[in-house]
Amino acid sequence: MEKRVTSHDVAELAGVSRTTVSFVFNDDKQYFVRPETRQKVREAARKLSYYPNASARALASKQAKAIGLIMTRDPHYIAADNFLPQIIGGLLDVVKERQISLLIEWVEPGEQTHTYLSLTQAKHIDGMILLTPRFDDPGLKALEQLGIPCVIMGQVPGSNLPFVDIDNCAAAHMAVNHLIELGHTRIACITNAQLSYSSASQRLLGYRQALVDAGLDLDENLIREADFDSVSGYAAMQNLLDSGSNFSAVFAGSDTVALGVMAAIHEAGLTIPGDISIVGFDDIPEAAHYYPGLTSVHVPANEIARQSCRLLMHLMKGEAPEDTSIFLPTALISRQSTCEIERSQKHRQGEKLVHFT
Amino acid sequence: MEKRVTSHDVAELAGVSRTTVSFVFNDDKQYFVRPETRQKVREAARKLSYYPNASARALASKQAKAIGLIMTRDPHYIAADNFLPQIIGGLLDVVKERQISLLIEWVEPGEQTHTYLSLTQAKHIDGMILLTPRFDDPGLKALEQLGIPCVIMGQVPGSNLPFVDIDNCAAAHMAVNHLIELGHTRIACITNAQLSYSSASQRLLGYRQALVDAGLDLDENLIREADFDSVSGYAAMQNLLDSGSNFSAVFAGSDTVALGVMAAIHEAGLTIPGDISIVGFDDIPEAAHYYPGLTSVHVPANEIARQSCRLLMHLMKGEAPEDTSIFLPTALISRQSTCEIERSQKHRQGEKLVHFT
DNA sequence: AAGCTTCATTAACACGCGTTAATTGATTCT
DNA sequence: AGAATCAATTAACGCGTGTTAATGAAGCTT
Repeated sequence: MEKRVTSHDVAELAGVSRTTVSFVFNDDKQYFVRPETRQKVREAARKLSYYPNASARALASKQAKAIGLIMTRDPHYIAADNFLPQIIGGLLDVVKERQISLLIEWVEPGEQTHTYLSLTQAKHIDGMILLTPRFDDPGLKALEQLGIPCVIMGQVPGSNLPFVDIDNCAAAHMAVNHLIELGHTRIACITNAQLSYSSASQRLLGYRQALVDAGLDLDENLIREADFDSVSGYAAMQNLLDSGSNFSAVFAGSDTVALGVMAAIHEAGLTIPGDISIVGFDDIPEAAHYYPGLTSVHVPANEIARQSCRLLMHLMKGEAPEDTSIFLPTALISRQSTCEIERSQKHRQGEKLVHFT
Repeated sequence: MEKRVTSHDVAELAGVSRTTVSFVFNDDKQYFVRPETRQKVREAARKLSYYPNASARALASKQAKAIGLIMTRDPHYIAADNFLPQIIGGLLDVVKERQISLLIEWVEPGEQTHTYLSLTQAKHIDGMILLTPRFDDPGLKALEQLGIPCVIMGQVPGSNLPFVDIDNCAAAHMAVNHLIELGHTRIACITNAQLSYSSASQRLLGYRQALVDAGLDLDENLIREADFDSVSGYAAMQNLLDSGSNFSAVFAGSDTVALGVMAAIHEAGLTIPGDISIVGFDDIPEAAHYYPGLTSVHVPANEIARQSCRLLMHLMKGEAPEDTSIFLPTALISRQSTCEIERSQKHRQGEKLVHFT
């Protein structure tokens, strides 16, 4: 094990003190180092290929220069999350330019409080971004009380922690309303996840409100829960089709789930949108290339990540930003998976509806 | 800013020395602490909610207890990588159980050497996993020379660094051969990325060899380069279709690219596999639900991640494992996107082929 | 009772850096 | 010329922990 190069070595070679080296490397405007001295130090550092030790620096400065992205899902579901790459991409963008590192952590259910505290109190990280925590996350109160810099991607009702999110309910409302405007009256819903995830329950709420606002029946038999991946969407749709319920459109809580839903529809010998229209949610990059092109609610994933990150940095500096809860806009992207309900189908549905009135 | 709880505080409350506290928390078998003392310390720590400071620990022990996942792609492409979640899921699995943190870093082209060295020399991390570096990565030699613990996911010809990968060439050969066995003779290839990424060039090589081994013509006009995302696959396929070249099957370098390819085929009014058969690569979880179900080469992404991680941990312990280059098996998963070439098409192709012989 | 061994604990130093207050040297002011 | 100002640098302390060598305490042998 060869000896490590320390700031002491650099100082010696440059003929200055260790303090000066430190000043140069943190280029603090408050302290004045002569340009030529600065130059000498820089050169010595380069010659020795000196890299300031991160741990020592963190220890002395009490700043880890790192933030954490914390996920509360099983690795199994993480692996199925097509949203994640966009999030990470956005975070890396911001973090990189500020010379901060990004830590990724997965917390086991039941371990939230411990994990959150050990990460921040141990100063592994200066702040954290919580990716879609669940309703019942017990660690959130602890974070709130201790005033730990923290931003939630998503929302948790009852928590006052800063967050960045879209208006899931309104966006779902818009998506379902699109189907209604196309003439659909019997619309099914497959959630994106269990309802303990707030995004899932909010989107379901938007679905319900859209139907109610349009004066349509709310048939609980047309609702199924999926579980993040397309396999669960596929299963949910199969179950729904097997149930013999009557519907001409589906609102899926995520594009990944929608993909499974579409596969089940195809497999049943039905066509999209001829027999069944479908709207997804997220508008992941692949949605446009699904078959047929998936109408979806565009969620600015990259922007959510960037804004979360920026907000977190403000909090870490101790600044209390004016807006501690940020809502980002969504938009409905209409593609080929939705169309006006066909006359024939309307008719068929009309007949069926007799059973329900 | 409230005072931090240190091991000193715990020692005081427990009525022991700081050293003893340290022994308890690292439960080192070498040192014997009486069970009752141990108990006292644990309780005191709990009462004060003590969390050992990570930086101080890293500084003193010279171990960061962290590894890094380093990516050499632009955030833009990272966002399009449906493979990434599986990789991260696998890594998290392994690091979690060993109490190690996972750092994610993106390195700018040209900054490789600097980034690699600053991350490891600064002891931000103890070791690193390089995700699909490029051929010409100049930082690899530095890593090799300095003996920094490091595992490559993928392969870089000319580098002796340990790696975990699949046999891309053989797998591609298998995929293309599947098409050949189905009777296809004019097979196009759309790579998964630029050829400076070794996986792309190796898969292309496998494609070429399969054709040659079968005694088929190698038409360079049937090869296009895509660039990670489905958009690039779509564009490449459009370009290929516009060129008027004749082919009855496509080998796509990744499933994500394949999705774009399929979209272009559908848009051209052709059917899959009726008019064109297609094979993908990676077998991401969604591939089964694409329309039609995508025949693909299954890559054990999760296992690649886990093995890389384990290998890295061995290297970090200074152990030199017997196998420093691990190849994992692949398998062709046959779905609905491939079928025997139709008689009519064979005929048509036969006619066309006259032009080429 | 003195010496030896084993077990449990501790004092003291090291890790590499940030930061404050103090020091030096040069310059300007009275 | 001496005092006062300012720019540039440094000595010295602290951050919270790991770890080694040393210290006690207790049991055993002779």
